[in-house]
Amino acid sequence: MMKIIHHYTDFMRRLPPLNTLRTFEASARKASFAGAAEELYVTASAVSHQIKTLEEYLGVSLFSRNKRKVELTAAGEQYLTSIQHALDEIEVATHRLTTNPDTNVVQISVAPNFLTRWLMPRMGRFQDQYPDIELQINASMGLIDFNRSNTDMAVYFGNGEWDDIETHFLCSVRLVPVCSPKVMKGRFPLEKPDDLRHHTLIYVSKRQWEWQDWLQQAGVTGLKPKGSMQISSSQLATAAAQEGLGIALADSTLTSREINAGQLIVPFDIQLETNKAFYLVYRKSRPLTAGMKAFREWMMAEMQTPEEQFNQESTS
Amino acid sequence: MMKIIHHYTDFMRRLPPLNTLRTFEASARKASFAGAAEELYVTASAVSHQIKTLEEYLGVSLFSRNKRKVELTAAGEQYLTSIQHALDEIEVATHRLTTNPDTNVVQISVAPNFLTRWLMPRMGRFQDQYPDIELQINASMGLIDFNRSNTDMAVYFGNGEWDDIETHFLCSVRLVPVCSPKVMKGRFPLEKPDDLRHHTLIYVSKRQWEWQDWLQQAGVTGLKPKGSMQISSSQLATAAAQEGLGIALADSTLTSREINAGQLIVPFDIQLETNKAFYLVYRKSRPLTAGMKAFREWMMAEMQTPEEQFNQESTS
DNA sequence: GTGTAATGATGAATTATTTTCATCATTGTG
DNA sequence: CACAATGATGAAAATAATTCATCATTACAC
Repeated sequence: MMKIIHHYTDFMRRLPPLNTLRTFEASARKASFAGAAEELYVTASAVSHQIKTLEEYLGVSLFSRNKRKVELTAAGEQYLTSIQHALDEIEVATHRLTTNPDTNVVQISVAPNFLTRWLMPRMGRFQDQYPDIELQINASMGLIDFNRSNTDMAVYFGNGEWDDIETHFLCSVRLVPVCSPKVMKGRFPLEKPDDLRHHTLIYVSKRQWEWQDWLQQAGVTGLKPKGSMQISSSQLATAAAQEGLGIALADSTLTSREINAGQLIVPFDIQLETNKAFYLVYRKSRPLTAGMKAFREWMMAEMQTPEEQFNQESTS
Repeated sequence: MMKIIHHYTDFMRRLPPLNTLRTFEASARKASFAGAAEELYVTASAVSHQIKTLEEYLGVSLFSRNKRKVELTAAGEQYLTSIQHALDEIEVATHRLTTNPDTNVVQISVAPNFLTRWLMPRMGRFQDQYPDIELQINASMGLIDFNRSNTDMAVYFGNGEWDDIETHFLCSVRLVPVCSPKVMKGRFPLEKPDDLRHHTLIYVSKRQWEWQDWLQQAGVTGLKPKGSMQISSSQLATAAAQEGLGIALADSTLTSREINAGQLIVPFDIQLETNKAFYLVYRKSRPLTAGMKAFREWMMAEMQTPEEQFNQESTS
């Protein structure tokens, strides 16, 4: 047998036989050649040959053939991660290309806090305005890899500095103290910031500095509150405040409903500006579908809607 | 001709014939079938057939055949981006797998400011300690896609919250005011923070708030400096301060050499703690080479080295 | 234990796919 | 206007992938 070794020139890619990667991925995923064969509608023999071809090309064995089962080697494990990544991307890109871009389904990924406090209450209004557009929403905290998921758009929380995505500013986060109405009727109603010394301050664990910053801005120094409470998320902190357990710092936009409904009281209108905000984002250089445009326009418009109007309509 | 359409089951992937993607990518890159044919060591006819096969699979035309040259369609353009992404990843993963992991070359990507002010001056010491390890350094500000580049490690600047990477804290950024020695000998030497009113404050454009925060911490309120200066990067701001153009806020670690050498003066030892820091990072779940381990150990140790010792050795 | 079904390896035969070849059309260039 | 370069296309040739037949191993039921 003779092999012709080509001379590599300029920017020619050095790629393994790509079809063998598909077989490799299926075999690894099923941890079985027979299983992969079934999925790929070929015989186990074909799979075995392909894996062998790939291993020979790489000069690395990807599976260890123990007993009558195959197992990925460490090298195979490492390789699989990348190959799956790459195949995911090909699969998503192909799907995106072959499906009609004007479907009226929009897949959105939203930070949980924003989802429950802002988007959910307003969803009905979107449906009224665009009855033929279907939103598929899922909650997620981290960043989306738009190249490897079918998510069309996302709402991110942060400072607006992300790579390779188009961002639309939604609203900045301004923290105001919030408490239950009970607190105001209690023994030590909050009349001036210094009155906080008689109450419990609710901290969000990962944002210890927020109260300190707010107090500084309010011009209060050396304040020792009666008690303090650590809570893991801002959502729970707000809920705790609503229950009268103490005073929390909450975003004024996200809690506007409770504030307007009188369930939460803002004792002092001193806002702590943060450099974090909510943004509507999507992959740069991606053509927007009609549904995506509609959602974007609606979001931007809704952000301008005064709270009163929103509440009037929603309670009517 | 008859085509057998398979029934898609469970998690089977829907992928196009992968080898045609390679041809597609080469053709798109060269904007020519003939060019791609040359690169791939096949005839132009083969390329033409492959592209046709892919286009038929997708049901989308990727190239527009105008005149006697081919051009990507909008769909082709979009598809190309993803395919190149994916092939990059396959290529990098394959290269990583087939090269001996114990080479003594370490590729590092470093934020420019950190590179010139911290790493460069200490590079000699690394070479002395590990003469057989070769560092390949390149400066880069953004985040690295470790899946698509051969970069082994990077130094990031930020708050330490990044996905899917292993981080090692190096040093936090503490801002101190710095100025030229000339200022101290001038008409208004800096003896107390309030003396800043007679001088020019140098701001970094994107970090306007830093001086304000520092002044607040120093207990100075309502200070109106004689002048102010906007400069685009912290590196240039420090340089401007060194030239006697005003007072800048600089990181004490990165400017330690100039400070120790007397080229920069720290008039007040009031440090503004920021929540940003430098981190040494690398891809999670990647096996470290001997070179990478050595570099990491050296970095961590070097961070502990007192400045005096460093300066003694480097000037000897 | 022992038979049996399931898994995987391997070489030869077969089938499918890819590439080339021959030919034609188009067009930019000297 | 000739002609070199590019690309399309169908049929032939070459190559690659798959199956088939066979063997070895082993988990599992009895």
